[in-house]
Amino acid sequence: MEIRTRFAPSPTGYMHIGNLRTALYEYLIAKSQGGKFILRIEDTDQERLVEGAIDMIYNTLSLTGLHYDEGPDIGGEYGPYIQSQRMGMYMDYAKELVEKGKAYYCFCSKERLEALKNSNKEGDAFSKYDRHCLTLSPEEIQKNLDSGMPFVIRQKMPTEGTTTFHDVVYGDITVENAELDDQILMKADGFPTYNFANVVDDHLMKITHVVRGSEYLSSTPKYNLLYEAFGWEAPVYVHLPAVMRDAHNKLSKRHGDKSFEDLVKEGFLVEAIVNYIALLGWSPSDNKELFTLKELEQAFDIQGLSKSPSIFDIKKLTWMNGEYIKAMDADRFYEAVESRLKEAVKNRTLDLKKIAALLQKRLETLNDIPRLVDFFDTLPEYSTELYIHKKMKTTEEIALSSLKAALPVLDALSDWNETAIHDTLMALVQSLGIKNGQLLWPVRTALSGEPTSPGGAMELADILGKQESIARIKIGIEKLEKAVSSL
RNA sequence: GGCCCGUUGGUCAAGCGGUCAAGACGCGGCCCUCUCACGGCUGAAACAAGGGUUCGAUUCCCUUACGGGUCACCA
Repeated sequence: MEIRTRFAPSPTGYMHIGNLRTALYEYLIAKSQGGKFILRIEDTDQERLVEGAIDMIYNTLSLTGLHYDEGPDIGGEYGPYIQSQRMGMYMDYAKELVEKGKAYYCFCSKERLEALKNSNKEGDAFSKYDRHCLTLSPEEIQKNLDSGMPFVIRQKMPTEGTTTFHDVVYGDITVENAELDDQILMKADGFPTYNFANVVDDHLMKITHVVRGSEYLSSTPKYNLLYEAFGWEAPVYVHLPAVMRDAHNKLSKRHGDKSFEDLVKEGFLVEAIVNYIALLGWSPSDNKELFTLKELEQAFDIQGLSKSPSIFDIKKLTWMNGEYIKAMDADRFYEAVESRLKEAVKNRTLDLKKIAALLQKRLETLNDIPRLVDFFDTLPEYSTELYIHKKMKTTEEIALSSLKAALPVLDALSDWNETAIHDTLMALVQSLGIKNGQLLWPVRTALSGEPTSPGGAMELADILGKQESIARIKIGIEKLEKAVSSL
């Protein structure tokens, strides 16, 4: 049997990390078995509709490579794939259940229901519908219907026995039927509730594996009873533990947690995000951590799903993002970084590709770029303390004499390239009889004006060019002369 | 509160009756090195508690604690 899974988001305006992970797992469960992945938009709550939200869903799935086989924009055999376009059919299914004695009309007012709830004993939040309308005679029902009285249709739960269902990650779960409320299937406005539409649609779309968050675990017995009432085969259930912000709270946009779009904006690579969230709640049989989507499709196994919630760790994502950056080939990296680099470095005489090359091993997110390359455009104001480095065995005096020695030999260099600079400076070290660092550290410092820089003296000199390098070394000498003489 | 679920280092996690309880991130140290980074090596760090079952429990069962979920004419 072909596996069919579906991603059924409500269009709320952005992609939660948790939702994206659910979509990923749904995709992987299907694709790892050669099955189909379907997109269905659940927009029955008209009040919560957000402009452009559906496009955001398409966009995210396309960006992440989670290509669906059927969906609103590409069609398919079991459409329509937007729930609001399927509204006609649910009432008929609900009536079928009424005829089978598995559901019944209810004319209770919201006020009565409210009163019912409030009549509960102190501290007992649980209230079941009291089945006031279950005993209505067919004549009464017809009379109410004819008079246009608003009604809902409720599922009739068994009062005895238990219901057991199997979940792939949580195992067998059994509940007392007496615990189950006669939930509403059709609302007074004629729309189905989510619970009902979901079951009907999943069946009609031949979904074999229902994959969703563990918050649905407690309503699953009701779903199962619905399938039974219709005489339909229940799907395989796969409930997923939540993705948390900390030990107590789920990840939520409301609390400032980042959505998928936010992470991309902050310089995280789409591939890295997908890779990271795949590992939040799932682990492969070996120790592998770095996976392309294609590799995940190969490696994914439902057995690796975990039961307990996982906390989203931006530090590990950051590390993984760095791994992806380092693994890119130079051209692709430059492409990915070019626009940000041009924004950060305005001086067009500088070779951005060389700067990019220095950056690639040092970046964790693309947003680190400006901070790392600022000094190329303008030498920052800096203190001569920077020249003092214990491990390099430099003091301000040594730095001064090194810079003074370096100035004429560099100035005499006609062919300005990294190799030439390297050979010249190393020859100078030799003739001076000092340590490498005693010359190179001061030069690097003078060129960057920063305590750290991507690349060392030779690389920076090469990129900055002769004129600018010489100028910066002169500034260094001036600063140091002032500092040394005031000692 | 009822019901359901969960609990291995700070975090992600392997483990599925016998292990010195993996690995990764992060953190510390060392090496490499003209800084930083990369890379390499290395260290600290965990089975929530108590009862059973068993020759033997992280692993199976029960209880407790702590967390989470759910109890809508929302999804």
